[in-house]
Amino acid sequence: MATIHDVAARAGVSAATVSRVFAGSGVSQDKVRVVLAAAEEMGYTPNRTARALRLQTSTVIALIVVDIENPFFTSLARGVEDVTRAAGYSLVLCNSDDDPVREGSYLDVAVSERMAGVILVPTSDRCDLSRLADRRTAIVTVDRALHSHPVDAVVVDNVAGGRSATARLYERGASRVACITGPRDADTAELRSAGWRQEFRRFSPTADPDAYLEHADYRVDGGRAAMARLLDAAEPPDAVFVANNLMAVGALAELRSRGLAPPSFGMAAYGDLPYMPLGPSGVDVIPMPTRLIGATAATVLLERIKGSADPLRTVVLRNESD
Amino acid sequence: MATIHDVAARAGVSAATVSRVFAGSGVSQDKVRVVLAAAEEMGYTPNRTARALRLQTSTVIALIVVDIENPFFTSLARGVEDVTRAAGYSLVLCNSDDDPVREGSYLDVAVSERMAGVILVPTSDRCDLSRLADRRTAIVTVDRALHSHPVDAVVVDNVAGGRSATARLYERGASRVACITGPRDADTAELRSAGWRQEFRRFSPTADPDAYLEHADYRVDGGRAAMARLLDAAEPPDAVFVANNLMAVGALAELRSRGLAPPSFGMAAYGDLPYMPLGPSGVDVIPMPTRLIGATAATVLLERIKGSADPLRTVVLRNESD
DNA sequence: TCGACCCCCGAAATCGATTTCAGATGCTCC
DNA sequence: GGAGCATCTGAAATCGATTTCGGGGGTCGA
Repeated sequence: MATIHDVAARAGVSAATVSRVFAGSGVSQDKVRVVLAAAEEMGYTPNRTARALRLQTSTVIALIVVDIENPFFTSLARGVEDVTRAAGYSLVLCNSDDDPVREGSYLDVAVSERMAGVILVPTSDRCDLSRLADRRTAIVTVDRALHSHPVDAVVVDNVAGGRSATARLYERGASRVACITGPRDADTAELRSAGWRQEFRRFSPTADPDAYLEHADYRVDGGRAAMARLLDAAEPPDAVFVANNLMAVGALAELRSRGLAPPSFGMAAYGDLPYMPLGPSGVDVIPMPTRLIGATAATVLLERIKGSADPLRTVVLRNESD
Repeated sequence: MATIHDVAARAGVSAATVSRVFAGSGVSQDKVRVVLAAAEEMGYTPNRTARALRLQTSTVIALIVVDIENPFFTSLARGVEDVTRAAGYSLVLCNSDDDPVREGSYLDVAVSERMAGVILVPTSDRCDLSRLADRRTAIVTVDRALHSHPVDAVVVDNVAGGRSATARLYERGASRVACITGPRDADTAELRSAGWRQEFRRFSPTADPDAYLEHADYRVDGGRAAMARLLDAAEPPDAVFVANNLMAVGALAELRSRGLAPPSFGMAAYGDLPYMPLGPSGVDVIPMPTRLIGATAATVLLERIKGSADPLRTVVLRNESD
């Protein structure tokens, strides 16, 4: 591999001049030409590792999601990659599986590689960002906000989404709308069920909300089990708001296995169900602007990397159908 | 950030000794203890950039897929990431969108970053790997093999899969099975349709295969349009083998829009349809061991990175249901 | 003609780790 | 006690780019 010194020797100039040619400043036209010609002939590609060492920062960004196989995160990742690639950055993909230990080791790698920034779906509110902060590495959280450590965040209006999904089910004639939400320590789960609770109180004032609220784990099987518990109750609901896409898939499977199905049994889901073209399912969907969330997070991150000192901000995107 | 010299100073040894402690060789117990203590106190994290520069190789691997939003590649990526993470490598995600230019610029970055290896879904047979080869960067192709430039590859038996899917449709009573395959320059498209052709000749000896073969672009809309063309023909088929998952989604949508649907109109698809639990669709699926393909490719790549000089190999995985 | 100034350019230091080479130390065995 | 050997340690070179600092040469105005 040709180095900057090889090119310099061939062009009859110093390495400093070659470096300046590529940085684009303060070199006479003559030398620019001869250097570019030499670089071309030798197939010179600057060594980004050396550059990163000298500059103390690389052009690599980490994206830490729960699981890339969840279509929500897939689409998010695509939005992030589109923006970072256009800006000349590489994207490192990390699956935390919601495990704080895994998340921590990915964060360590980000520090160790001197990455320029991190886009993070935090596993919990108490994830340790001190190492990143020491190095002033740019951080943006997505989907979930982080209260313990103030950073930029890009989220959706979960309460509004939960409210509108629930209201829609009541408007379509449901008399009692249950809710399947995520784990107690996930703030999205709490917010979405809070939105549901507001509408439930309004439309079913005599019923006890807690009897119609199930917590599950944001996964298919959890959604299915929660749906089963709701249906087995003494006074089962006639509609359900499910707080994420995977649990909705599970809930739908449970309903179908019992001969129930939307729209006769009402169902609304937070986030697109994957590949709905496969069949009109009668499920009311609160679509999330997933690619946009990713692209926005990447844009905010890149601004921080460029040195923006604006105050921290939380970007709240509206769900497309609110 | 503490450097190796800071730790050395604190421990009262030289940087060389600290380096050896972490490399794990030839240091007395006393010094090992004092060095580890010092490193711990100072929160020392080795700088991977410096390490990569010195060693002329990093612990980063590039994964270049067509589009991470296609569930086939998503699952593949997950398989790759599981294996590379366990081995201490980071994974850079690249979407080529089947564009050779994009692919080329990702390959340039891989060289420029001195990445340890590349796992590639090649956009075409004439993609330029010479730069990688110059640096002896390890390469494995997945899904599609590369004939122009011999490298390790992990693929599935596309002909067998096409054959078994087609045969199954005939066995279920279809009298004429059409085929929607991918672009002409994709070898998977040719192989899968070749499998279909064999069975078509056997079961429909009097019909012209070319009248029942459609080429599309491996995308949803292309599949839908191809299905429409088949149905609008003078003698439409009564079943169809679709060569990838996205086109199957499109074809299914077209069928449903015309009041047709599996299983009365037979359909078999190569590769899992995403989230089939959403409903029994009557589609015959040739499941692909997607995660395993990714994991296998990663394993082969890691062996090459470690220096294996075994002859090149093409791993052919069987489809799960063959 | 001389100073002031600007523009180009190269030598050398720098980033933080690894590794070679050579020196120091301690041990065994005659 | 001393030769021979193994073990441990540190100084210094190295990887390839960037950037500071200063020198050389040209222009301009007085």
